[in-house]
Amino acid sequence: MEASAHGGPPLMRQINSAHVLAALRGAGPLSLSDLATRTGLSRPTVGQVVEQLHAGGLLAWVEPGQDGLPRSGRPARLVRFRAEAAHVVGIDIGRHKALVTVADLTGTVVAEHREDASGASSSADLLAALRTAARGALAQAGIRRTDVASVAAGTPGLVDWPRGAVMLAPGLPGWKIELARELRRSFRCPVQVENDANLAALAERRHGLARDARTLVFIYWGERVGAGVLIGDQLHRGAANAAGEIGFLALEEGATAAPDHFGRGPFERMVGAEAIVEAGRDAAKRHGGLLAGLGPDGLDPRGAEAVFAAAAQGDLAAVEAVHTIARRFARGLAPVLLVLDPDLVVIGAGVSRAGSALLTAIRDSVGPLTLVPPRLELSRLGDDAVALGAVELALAEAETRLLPAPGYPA
Amino acid sequence: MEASAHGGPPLMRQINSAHVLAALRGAGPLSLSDLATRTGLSRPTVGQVVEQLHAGGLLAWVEPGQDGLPRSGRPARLVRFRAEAAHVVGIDIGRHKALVTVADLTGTVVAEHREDASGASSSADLLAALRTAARGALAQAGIRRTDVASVAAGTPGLVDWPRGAVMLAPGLPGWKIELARELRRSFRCPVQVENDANLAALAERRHGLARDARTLVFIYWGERVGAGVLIGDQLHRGAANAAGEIGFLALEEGATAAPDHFGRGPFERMVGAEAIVEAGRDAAKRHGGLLAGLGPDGLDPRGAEAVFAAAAQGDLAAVEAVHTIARRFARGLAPVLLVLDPDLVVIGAGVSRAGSALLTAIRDSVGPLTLVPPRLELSRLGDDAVALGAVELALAEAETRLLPAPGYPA
DNA sequence: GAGACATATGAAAGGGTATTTATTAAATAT
DNA sequence: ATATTTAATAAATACCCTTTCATATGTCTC
Repeated sequence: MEASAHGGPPLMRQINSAHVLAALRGAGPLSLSDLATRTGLSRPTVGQVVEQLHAGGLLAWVEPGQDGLPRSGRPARLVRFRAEAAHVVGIDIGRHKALVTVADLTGTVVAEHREDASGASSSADLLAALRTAARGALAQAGIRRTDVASVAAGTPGLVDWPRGAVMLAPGLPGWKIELARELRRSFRCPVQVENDANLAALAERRHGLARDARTLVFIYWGERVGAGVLIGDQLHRGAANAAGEIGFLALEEGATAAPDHFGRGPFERMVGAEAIVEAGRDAAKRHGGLLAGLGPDGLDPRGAEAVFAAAAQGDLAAVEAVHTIARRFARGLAPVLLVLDPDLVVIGAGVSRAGSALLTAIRDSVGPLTLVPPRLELSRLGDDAVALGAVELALAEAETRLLPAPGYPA
Repeated sequence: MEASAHGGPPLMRQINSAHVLAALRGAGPLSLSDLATRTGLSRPTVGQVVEQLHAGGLLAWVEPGQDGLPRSGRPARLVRFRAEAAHVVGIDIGRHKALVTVADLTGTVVAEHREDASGASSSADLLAALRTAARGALAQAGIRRTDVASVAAGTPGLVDWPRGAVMLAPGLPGWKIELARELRRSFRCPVQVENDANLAALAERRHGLARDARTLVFIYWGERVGAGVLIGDQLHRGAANAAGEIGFLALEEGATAAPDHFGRGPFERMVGAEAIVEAGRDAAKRHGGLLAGLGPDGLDPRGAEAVFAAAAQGDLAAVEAVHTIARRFARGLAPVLLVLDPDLVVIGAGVSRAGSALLTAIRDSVGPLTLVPPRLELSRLGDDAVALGAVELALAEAETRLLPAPGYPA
């Protein structure tokens, strides 16, 4: 007895409820007549659906109020989506921090708590920071843990979705844990764990420039490099949840994908934050300039920012370094473009603060390597991308359960 | 007024009709009770649906006949899908041939006509061969052009889907035409034109080893090299219908994607049929052996077959050539695997006859270049893959129109 | 300020679908 | 020949959507 798509008239009601809900969540408060024209349903039907959803707590009546143009005729009752009917939690847990975001059912962030974890040396430390951040965010939002409808978390590394175990997380020592199980001990609701680049792609689709892109590639470019692939409205995870792992591209003849001691792949070693600093230092040796003092503490991602900042000021060495990095990056980006032909490529994480100089350099370098020049942009979501994407994933999960299930009450 | 998914009870009927039809097309003749249990619908509902579909000509009653085990109880009436209710046409048009396939609504091929076009020097010649092949196939199938429900054609090059114009077809001089418009002059039904590698991927999903693969990459490997990407049940075409154009991968440092005088990309020049012959000739120069007499007429794809055949016999030079080609191919395959992480990669077209030696050599070479070893197979569909895929595409289109549309008769 | 107009709401009727339950029909097994 | 088993038919019930008509409640005009 599968819960297939067939069924009686109640299925009809569920479909139409979803339509009404979608129309209402997109726009602000609407009258029943507005809803009728927007959904294509008849007014009586909309009335019934709204009544049902109202009883379920998903809708609320709102006083007309003189909020708009005074129309003639009997004023309509307005109904709005009760975004506060439930909340979801989006988590971004990385090497240095734990970020917990609480959002309502429209995806609006209502609370956020960032916990620094640069001192963490074990997964237990990291989990402790996560718990602190979660407590803080929930308190700020004024809700209890049991009120959370769905949770999603983003983490670096390969994740066994949907099980939620971190299979391979180079860079985080001891982070090979059953993260989902840990989270389920705190939350009494569905928990998902995903690769961070994938989640950032989701966020970009919702908040960023990718709203009308059918195929979107988000490239997480910081210390590590990875890609999230979004096709239609669906994340492309691949057979082993390893899709988009371009950090392990081995472009040089004779190179292999084997990770180094820090767990980084060959492409990450070529264009990651450390490589950017290295390129800057290298160019400064020849040309001098602002980057001459760039010390060996280049592991700090802010070192890369210094290179981009100097390039923006016209420093010769820095400009050369940026071009070197852009050329290398283009060689890894080109295969992605040829294989997927995406509508848009968004570059995020640390390097997203690089500015337009890097972007144009990449465009120049990648142009001759592809058939059609791609749309290429820098993310504007900053450090929140992963957590916002986690909210999106949790939201999508919650929505599948919020609609009243079809079936005869008898 | 969009023809959205909402609607009244008639939509319900359409959904359930589709379920009944699917169940019936998958298995042989079934009784109404069988259909009820398989679809989860009630028997009376199935009765109504079947009656309606029968009136539409899509179903036929079949005499019980002593075809099975004698069951007790009243014998059930059996109903079957009328595959002969309509026919679709799948076309493979390439540089040297025109292949037209006629299939019924289950996708079973009922006629096939291959027209040699090695002497064709213009698009007019090629179209003439196509028309001859089409006439022959339709005559063999015993149907008229006006009886065809849907047509799909596969061609090399970039295709502007869904418009059906060939935008860029290096290798076929003068083939930059509005192929779909040409075909529409012959057929009074929907016509689709697609990239040949994409269609071969569809065929592999239906007939080949990929039936349970969620993500499938078909690699067309002959004189030209291209990939078709199938995700879920959907072709991934990309923003400019340029997805999978891996023939233009520029792997060497300093190389560009620019096509040569024959319109071939850099990766095609490295591993295409001609490169295989070249590698064989090169190795024979050093080692001698069976390939010593390999003349300069290496443009013939059968030259590549000679290399593989010699390698199968243990010829030293040929084995070395195969390994050289496998190493090069692996370098282009690895990015595809890292980006998409497919369940299965199928290698088709000319090289699919290479045998297992090439396959294991590729596996060995690509292993160190990826994170998870891929499933890699040779196609077993031979020359029919593209035409069979075209049938699949035409079928999918036809099916959307065969179901009785919902809506009140009033 | 009273009436006309415009829009929203509500109730009732009509048609379409699906399910459950009961009844009848047609085979085989005892 | 009767019982059993399974299939088809029919009736009853419930749900859903739409159309149509009547009613309510504002604004605008005179």
